[in-house]
Amino acid sequence: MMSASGGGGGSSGTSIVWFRRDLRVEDNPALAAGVRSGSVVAVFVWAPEEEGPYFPGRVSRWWLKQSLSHLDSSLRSLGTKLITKRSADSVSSLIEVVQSTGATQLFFNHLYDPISLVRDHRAKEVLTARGIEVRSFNADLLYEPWEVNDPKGRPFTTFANFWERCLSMPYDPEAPLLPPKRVISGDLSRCSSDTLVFEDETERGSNALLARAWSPGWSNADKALAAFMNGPLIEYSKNRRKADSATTSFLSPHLHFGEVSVRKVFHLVRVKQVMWANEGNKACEESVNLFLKSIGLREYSRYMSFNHPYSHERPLLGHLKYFPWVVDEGYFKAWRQGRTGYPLVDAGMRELWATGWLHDRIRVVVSSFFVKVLQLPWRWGMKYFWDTLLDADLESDTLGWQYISGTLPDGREFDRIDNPQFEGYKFDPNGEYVRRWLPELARLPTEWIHHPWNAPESVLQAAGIELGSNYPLPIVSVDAAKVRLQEALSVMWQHAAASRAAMENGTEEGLGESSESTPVAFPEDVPMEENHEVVRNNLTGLVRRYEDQMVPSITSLVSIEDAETTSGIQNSIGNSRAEVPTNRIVHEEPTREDAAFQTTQRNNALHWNNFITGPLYDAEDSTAESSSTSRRERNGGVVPVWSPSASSFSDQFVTEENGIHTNPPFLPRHPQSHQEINWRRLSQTG
DNA sequence: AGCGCGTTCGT
DNA sequence: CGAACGCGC
Repeated sequence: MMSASGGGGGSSGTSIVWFRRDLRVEDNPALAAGVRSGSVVAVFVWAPEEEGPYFPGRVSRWWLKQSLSHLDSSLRSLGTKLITKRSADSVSSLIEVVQSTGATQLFFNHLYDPISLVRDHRAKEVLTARGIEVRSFNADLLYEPWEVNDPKGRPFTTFANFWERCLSMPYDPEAPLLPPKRVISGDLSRCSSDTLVFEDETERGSNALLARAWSPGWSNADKALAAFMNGPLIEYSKNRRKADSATTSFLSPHLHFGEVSVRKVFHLVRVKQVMWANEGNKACEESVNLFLKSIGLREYSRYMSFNHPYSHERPLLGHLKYFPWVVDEGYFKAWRQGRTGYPLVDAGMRELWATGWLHDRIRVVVSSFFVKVLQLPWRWGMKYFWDTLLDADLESDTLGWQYISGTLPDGREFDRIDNPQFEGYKFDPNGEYVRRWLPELARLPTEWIHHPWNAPESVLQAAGIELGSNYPLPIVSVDAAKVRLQEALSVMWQHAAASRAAMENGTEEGLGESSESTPVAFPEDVPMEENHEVVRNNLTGLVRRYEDQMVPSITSLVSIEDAETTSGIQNSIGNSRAEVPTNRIVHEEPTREDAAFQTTQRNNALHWNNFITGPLYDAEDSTAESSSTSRRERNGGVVPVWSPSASSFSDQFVTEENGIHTNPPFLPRHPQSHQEINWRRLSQTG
C-alpha cells in the first residue's frame, strides 16, 4: 500500500467520487477528499427513472448534457475523465464501478430532495456493508439543515427567522476550496462508460436554440457570476420590479446543477457588500441584501425539504388539504398555452414555453393566477414548471408554489388574489413584455394592453384583435374568482372542522382515505409538453408516455401516488369540487390550527419510517449538537444519516400537543395570521 | 418639520 | 393583518 501524501487521515487507495448536482471541480469537497486520499474514479450515474414523476424535462436534460461534457473536459485536463453510467438503479451501478476499479471508498456531496435522501441513505448502507468507506459532504448549502435551529434547538418554521439565524451563526460558512491541481486517475481499464442519451430527435431542434442563450458548465457559471457582480448586482433592488430587465443573476440553472458553489457566491458577494458599506453606499448594500435573500430562499428550500420531505406533494398547512381544487384540464391547458385572456399571464407562459426561462416576478404572477384565479391544484403547476424550466429545482419550486398557494406558515394569505391587470402595469408599464410574447396584441395601445377586454371595439379593430377569436376573453373574471374562492374556503374550513370533530370522537378511521384529504393526482392523459405526443421516447429504448412517469421506482413513494389516484376530488361531480359530507356537522370551536391529520398521512409517514431504517442524520446532529454553538466537525468519516423522526419539527409539535407519536407533515400557521382569524370567524358562523 | 392619512407589500 | 412607505398638510 502506498501512503497518502496529503495527510489529514486520508487512507491510500482508490475512491469513487460520485457526481450528481455538484458538476464542478472547484469547491467540491467530495472531489477534494478523493484527491487527498489517493486516486480517483469520477462517476456520474444517469438513472432518471429513480426520480419518479420528476423525470427531468427537455431543457433541464439539455443543460445537464452540456454540463457533464464540460465537467468531463475539466477532469481530463486534470488527469482523469468522467465515467458515465446509464442505470435503473444508482446504487447497483456504484457497486459495478467499485468492482471494476477496485475502489475502496465512496465520496459524494449531500442532496436534500426526498428521493435523494432515501437513495443516498441506501447507497451508504449497501456500500458500507460491502466494506467500502463512505463519506459525504456539504457542498450545496451555507449550513447543513440540522445546523440551523432556534434557541430551543428546533428547526425554524418561518423564513425570516431562519435567514436571520443563518446570517448570525457563530461560525462562518466554510470557505470555498480551490480546484485540485491534479487528479490521479484510478484504474479505468476495466470500467466502461455508457453513452448517455439526453434528447430524442423531436427535441433536438428546440434544443439547438438554447445554446444561443445559455452556456452551461462550471467555468461559464463563474463568468456569469462575475458578470452579475460587476454589473446588475448594484441595481438589483432598483430593477427587481421590471418583468424583463436583464438584472437577474441568471445563476439559477448553474446553481441547480452545482456548477458554481453557493458558498463561493456568498463569499464574493459578501466581500463586495463590505466594500460598498465602507464607501457608505447605502443603495448597493440594500441590493446585496436582497440578492443574498434569494440565496437564502434557496437555502430555505433545502431546509424545508429536509425537515418536511413531503412538501413537494402536500401543503405544509394541514387544512389546505381540504381545499376543493378546481380540477379542470381545460383551464390547465389554457394556462400552459398562454391563452387565459390575461396578457401578462399569457406572455409569461409563452416565454416559459419558448425559452425555458421566466423572470422571478412573472413566475409569481403566473403561479398565483394558477392557484388563486383558476384554483387549479398547485402540484399540477409545479409539475409543469418542472417539465419546462431550465432551472427546474424540486426544492425551490416546491417552496415557491407553497408560498404562492398560501400553504406555508409564513406565506401569502390564501384568500388574497392578485389582479394580473394591475400587476401588468406595475411590472410591464409600457407593455413591451406583453408585445414581445403576444404578437397578436402588438398593436394595442398601452392604455389597454393589460386589459383588452375593456378596450372599445374601434380600438380593438384598429389593432386587428377580435376577442374570443385571435385572442381569448378572460377565461375566469377576477371578480368571479374572488367569489368562488370564498365559497371554496368555506367548504375547506367545514371539511377541516368536520374531520377534526371526527378525529376527536375517535372514529372515522376511514375518513382520510375517502376523499378530501388526499392530494389531487396529476392529470393522466395530458402530456405536459404540448408539442410532443410521445413525451420522452428513445431515451430508454422504450416509449414512455406521460403516465409512465407517474410510477416512481422507489417503493416508499409509491404509496403516496397510490393514495392520490384514489382521490375522490377529481371524481366529484358538478363544478368539480368535493362536496361537504352531509353526515358531518360543524359545531365545535376549534382551539388551534389543524395540526391533526388523517390516517392516510399517518400511514404514509410510517412508510417512510419503515423504509428508512435507522437514523440517517443522527438525532444528536439535528438537535443537541446543532443547537450548541460549537462548530460541527465537517470531515468526519461519519456519513450523516437522515430520518423523519430526527428531522421533523412538526413531529415534536404534535407529540407535545396531541400525544400522537408519529410523523405528521403539517405545520402550525404563523400566529396572528389571517387564516387563524378566518378559522374562528367561520366556525362561529358555521 | 412632524404627523396623519391612504397604499403597497410581504418567502 | 401590520409594517413600511409616500403623500399632503
